[in-house]
Amino acid sequence: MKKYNHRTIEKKWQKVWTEKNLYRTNLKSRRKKYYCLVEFPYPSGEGLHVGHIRSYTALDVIARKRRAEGFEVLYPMGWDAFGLPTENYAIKTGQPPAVITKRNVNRYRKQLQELGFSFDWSREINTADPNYYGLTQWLFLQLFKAGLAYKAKMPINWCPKDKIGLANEEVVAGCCERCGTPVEQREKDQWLLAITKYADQLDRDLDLVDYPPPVKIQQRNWIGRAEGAKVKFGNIEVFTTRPETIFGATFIARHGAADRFTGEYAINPANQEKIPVWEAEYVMEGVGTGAIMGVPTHDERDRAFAEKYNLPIREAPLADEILLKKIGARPMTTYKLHDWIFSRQRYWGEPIPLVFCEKHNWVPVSNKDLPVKLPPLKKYAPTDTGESPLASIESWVKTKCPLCGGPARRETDTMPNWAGSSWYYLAYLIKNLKTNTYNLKAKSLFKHWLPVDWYNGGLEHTTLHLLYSRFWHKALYDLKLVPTKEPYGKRTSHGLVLAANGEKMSKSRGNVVNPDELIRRFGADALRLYEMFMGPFDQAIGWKENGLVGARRFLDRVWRLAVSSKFKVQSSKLNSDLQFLVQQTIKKVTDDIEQMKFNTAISALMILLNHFEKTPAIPLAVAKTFLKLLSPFAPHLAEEFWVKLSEKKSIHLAPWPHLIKTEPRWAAMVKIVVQINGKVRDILEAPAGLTEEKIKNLALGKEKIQLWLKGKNIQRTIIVPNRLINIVLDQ
RNA sequence: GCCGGAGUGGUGAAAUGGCAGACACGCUAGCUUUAGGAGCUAGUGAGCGCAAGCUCGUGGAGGUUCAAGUCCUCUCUCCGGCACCA
Repeated sequence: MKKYNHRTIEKKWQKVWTEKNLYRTNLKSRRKKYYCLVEFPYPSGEGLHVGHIRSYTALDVIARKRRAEGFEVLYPMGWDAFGLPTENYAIKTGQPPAVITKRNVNRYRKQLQELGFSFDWSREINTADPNYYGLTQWLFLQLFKAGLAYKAKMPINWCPKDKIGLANEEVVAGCCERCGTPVEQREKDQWLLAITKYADQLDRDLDLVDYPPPVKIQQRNWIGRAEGAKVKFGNIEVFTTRPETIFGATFIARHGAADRFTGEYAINPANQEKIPVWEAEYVMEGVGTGAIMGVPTHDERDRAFAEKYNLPIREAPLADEILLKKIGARPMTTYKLHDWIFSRQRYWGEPIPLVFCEKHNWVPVSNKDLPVKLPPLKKYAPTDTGESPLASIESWVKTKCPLCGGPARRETDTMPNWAGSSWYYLAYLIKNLKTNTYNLKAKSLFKHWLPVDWYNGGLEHTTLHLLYSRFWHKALYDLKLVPTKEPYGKRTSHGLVLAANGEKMSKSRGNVVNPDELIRRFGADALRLYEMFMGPFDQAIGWKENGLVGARRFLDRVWRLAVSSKFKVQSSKLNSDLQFLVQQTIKKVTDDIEQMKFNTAISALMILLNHFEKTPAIPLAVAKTFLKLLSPFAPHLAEEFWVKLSEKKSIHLAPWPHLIKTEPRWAAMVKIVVQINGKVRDILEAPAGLTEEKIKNLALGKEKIQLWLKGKNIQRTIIVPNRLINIVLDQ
């Protein structure tokens, strides 16, 4: 072959890998396990985004490295298939959401397979599959039975033009995302999940996991733990984080639609002073005890309020612990976190598996009737009442109470799109999602495979999916359904891939990059390589096609080198410079992959290739090392040449290269920087490990240095062995 | 306002307190009959200089240090998150 034909190579190896089940995980393997997870995509009509590829390639690199290190690796993929765009498309076209989803999933799967990811496709899941959502419903019922799901009147976002209830995500700047009409609030009975019961654990257990500090901070801020005290001012109880400022309290305030004096007074227990009770806009409902003590000298908002309404402002001594105890101040902790509204008045989601019976109130559907399947519809548009379209199918709504057999009506709301993704990392471990597995028989596998070792996903999910699934997991832990307190041991995040001008890629802006076309023109290996090389992994970055051209150029050069005669040399004699560089490269690539510094790992491979091109012969062992280090990034091309080096097994089954541990003779010479007053004046080449005295003599012996020293006195010299000497002169 | 993160060439960026700009992209010049978005060689932070070389240079102002992109203080700008949470 004369030219690097990526299409032939990539197709060929993808077929071979699939036929040989190369990436099939043996969940019962005795080897050490490693569970790599990436956020599974929502199969939208737009197809795969180059941002998905960034995340999936990164963990593909990690997964491949772990396999080479001897781990049994699970790297699964699936579809987060319930969601609004699909439903909206169904409303517009009349096509059933299930049909649309199937088409989109097929497209996504094909795209992912063409990228050569090492997913175990035998474990593919789909949250909209009845077998899957049957378990989602069953798990919901476990939460319900544990008292974690309840119904309450809550405001929903209502678009008066579309006559439709909107999810928070669909409200943009107070207006309907679809038509731009200002959104109204309507009261509706909604299911809520009591995530606040886990607020404390969700905060505290962040200490148990390896998340990037900003992610932990953002979750902690969202949970908003605040420690303080509640104190009784007569029959009004206030919450404060600064109880010691109680002598400065000159009024009491609770929430009101407008600022006004209530006419009531309360007694400050610290000094028996009679102080007025106000209603104030700035006091929030449902926080703490619902009332605050106004201390104008210690709180800016209290001060502003006092100034506005001519309330007293006075400095006062701080109260001590003993006094606070005496007046009955009791410790209290509050959280900003609210319970999770879990109802959606929508069709394309998991039906909430509860029925309402006059005698028994809300009753869970029995296991044998799970899953509660979504009934087929003619029209997917919501009804005039703002209820789910399911409410319009009277024959479906009418049912019997599982307890008494009396007449009952089904809940017609569905679950939010966060439901299926709250437990999907467990689903990959369940062999068969059929309806008879509702006892979660996979427990022994859970014990072996949990927690997920490394989970990569978007920062935008920090306070949504990531928090929700931690909550579900903790609830399931308390129900003894999972063996660990936390679902994910390590979490990392990729930066967004933006359009070239730094804008977000979107269909409406028309700046979306199509991966299919890129794979066709440049190849999957080049695309993968570029996405890893484009910049620091955790940083947002603009798409530059020229960068992709550069990645392709690198692979072209690998190709030319590998088909040249100098790649096949069976030499036992190693050039010491080359050997040194190879060792350096192994170290750099190995370390950098662990830290997700893929850009510098690849640059190390580029440096090695540059060196190869200037080297007359590349020994077989070095060639193999190079291909192995390249293989996580460009799996197809690496495999192609691995086989040409008469290897019988796949490169992806070969062990990771190791460093030579003995003191290398090829590192005998080092470059030592010679500075004068901190400025570089010369560079010495010297044997490694010289004494300070010898380095100094060598430096002082250099002509250039002597010129600088003329007529000056050496005040001191600083020597860093093998690196640097700084000669400090009198001024 | 509060909480995070980031400011380095024309661009993406590198740099355990120890040679700032590795590795790429782009550009310039040259070579190569060069069907291609090709390849090879050299150059490419700014200023001065024929050159050797010198000076300046990591948003800004100070500081610590023999030595600062890196540590400390203050400050400006941009990006992300939160929104009166007592």
